[in-house]
Amino acid sequence: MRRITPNNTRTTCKQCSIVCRCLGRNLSAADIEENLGISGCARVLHKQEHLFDMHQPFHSLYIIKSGAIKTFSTTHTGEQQVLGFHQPGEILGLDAVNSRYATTAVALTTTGVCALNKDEVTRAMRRSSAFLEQIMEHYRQELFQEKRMLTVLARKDADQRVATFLLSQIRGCDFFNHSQAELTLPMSRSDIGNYLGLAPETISRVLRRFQEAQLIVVQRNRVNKINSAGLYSMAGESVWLDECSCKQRQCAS
Amino acid sequence: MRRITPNNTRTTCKQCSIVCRCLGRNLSAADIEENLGISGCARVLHKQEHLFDMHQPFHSLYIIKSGAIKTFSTTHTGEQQVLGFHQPGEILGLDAVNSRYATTAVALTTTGVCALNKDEVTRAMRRSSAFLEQIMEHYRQELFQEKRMLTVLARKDADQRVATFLLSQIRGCDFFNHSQAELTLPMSRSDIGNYLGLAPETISRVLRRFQEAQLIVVQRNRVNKINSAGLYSMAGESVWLDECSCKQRQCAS
DNA sequence: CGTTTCCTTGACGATTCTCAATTAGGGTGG
DNA sequence: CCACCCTAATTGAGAATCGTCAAGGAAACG
Repeated sequence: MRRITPNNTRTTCKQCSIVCRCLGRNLSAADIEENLGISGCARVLHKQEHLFDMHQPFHSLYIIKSGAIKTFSTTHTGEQQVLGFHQPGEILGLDAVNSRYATTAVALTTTGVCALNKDEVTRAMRRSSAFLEQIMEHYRQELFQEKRMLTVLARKDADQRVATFLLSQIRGCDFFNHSQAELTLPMSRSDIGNYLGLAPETISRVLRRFQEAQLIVVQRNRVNKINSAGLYSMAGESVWLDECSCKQRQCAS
Repeated sequence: MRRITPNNTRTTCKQCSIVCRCLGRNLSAADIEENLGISGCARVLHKQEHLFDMHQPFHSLYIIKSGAIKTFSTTHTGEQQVLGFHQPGEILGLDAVNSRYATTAVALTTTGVCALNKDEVTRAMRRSSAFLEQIMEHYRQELFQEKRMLTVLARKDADQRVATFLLSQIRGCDFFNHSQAELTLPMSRSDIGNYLGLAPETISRVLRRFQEAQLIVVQRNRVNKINSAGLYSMAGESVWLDECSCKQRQCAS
C-alpha cells in the first residue's frame, strides 16, 4: 500500500463546499459538510497513489476537491477494467458492497480529497430524512448513469464512444467554468480504451480522425479547439443531455 | 397503455414471500411484506404487457412472483436498449430517477407481480433502520452488477458474452430448484443480442457453435443438456461467482 | 543526457455485422 | 384436424470495423 497523507490533520475542509458535479447532482458536498455538520479529513494523493483498494474494508467516503481519480476493478487473472473517471465534486465509496470497496480508486494526477467517516454519514442519514433522500437519489442517478454507459458499449461504434467520452469530460470541466475550448486528459490512451472497450491504438486513430474532421486539435494530453456541436452529432445520441440540463438547473438554484 | 389487471384486489399476497433472487440478495420480499407489514397488490401481466413505462411517474415497486420481465430504455431515435431480464423474486422500480421510472418493463410471458406503494416502502424505511440498510445494500449490489455488465461488454467476445448470459439465466432457475439440465429462454434472439451488444444472427451462430462443442442442446427457446462447467470456462472469468456463493449462503440461512 | 514510457502510425487479420434467402414454429381460421 | 400465414430463427456470403503486432517517435523522468 503506497499511501502518503501530507495533510492529514482533522479539520472541516471548507474547500469541499463546492457544488457537486452533475453525476452526484443533488447530493452536494455542501449538503454533507455544512448542513449536517459532518467534518471531513483533508488528504492529498500523488499521481498513481491509491485512495482505496477493491475488497478493502469500507471506512470512508471521499469527496474529490481537485485533480482526477480513476476507478477500476481487477479480474482474478489480474486484468483491470476501468469503470470511471472522476472529477472534483464527485463522491467516491458509496458503492461499497458488504462493507468492502467494490473498486480501486487511484489518482491520475495530484489530487485533493476530503474523507468522511462512514458512520458519521450514516448517523446524518438517520437524523435528516431529506439528506437520506438525497443519498438515495444519488444511488438512483448512479444506476441511471451505469445504464447509459451500458447503452454506449452495446450500441455505439468507436467514433461515437470516443465522442461521447470527450463530451463527458468537457462537461465536467465546464461545470467549473473552464473554457470549453480546451481540455486536459489526465488518463492514458490505454485507460480510455479500457474504459470504452477499445484498443488504445483505436483511441489514437479516432482522435486523429476527429482532428482531420476539424472537431478537435489534439496534442498528447491536451485537446483544444473543441467543436462541441460536432462532437455532439458524432456521438449519435444525446447521451449526456439530461445531465447537462440538470446541471443548468442546479447552477441556477 | 395496454394495461389489464385481472386480479387487482388489494391484498397481502403471501405468494410474494419468496426469498429474493440473488440479484437482490439481502433484500427479500419476506422482509418487505412480513416484517414491515407492507401489503402488496397482486397483478397479472399478459405477454408483452407493460408493467411501467420510462418517464412515467413512479408510484409503485414491483416484486416478480412468476414469469419473466424485460427492462429497456428507449433512445430519442426510438431504438430500444435492453437493460436486463428479471426473474421471480427480483424487485423492479427501485432505480426510478426524479420520481419517474428510468426504464420500461414488459412481460416476456404471463407474469405475476406484487405491487408495493412507494410511500409505504419509504415509511417502512424510516421505521426500521435495518430495512433501510437492506435497501441501501440493494442499491450497492445493483451498482456492482451493472459494473460487472460493463466489464462483460467492454472485454468479452461473442462466445464469452453468450456463455455468461446463459450462466446468469441458469442461476436464476437453479435458485428455484429447477433442473440445471434444462432452461427456457423467454426472450427472443433479438433481445439477447440487444442486451449483449451483438446481432441476433451472432446469437444464433454462437448457440449453434456451443451445441457443436457439446456445451448445450438448443431447440428454439429450450436449452437442454447444459454443461455448466464448460460454459463456465467458456465465459472466461468467474463473472457471477460472487453471486453464486452468496446464493448458497442465503439458502443455508 | 540517457532511459523509459507512452503515443502514433502502418499493415494485416480476425471477428462480427449486414444483407438476403431459407426454414421452422406457433397461431388462426376454415 | 389440417392448411395457411406470419413471425422468428437460421444459415450463408461478403464487407466493414476493430484488434493485433510491430516499428518509430516524442515527451517525461531521473
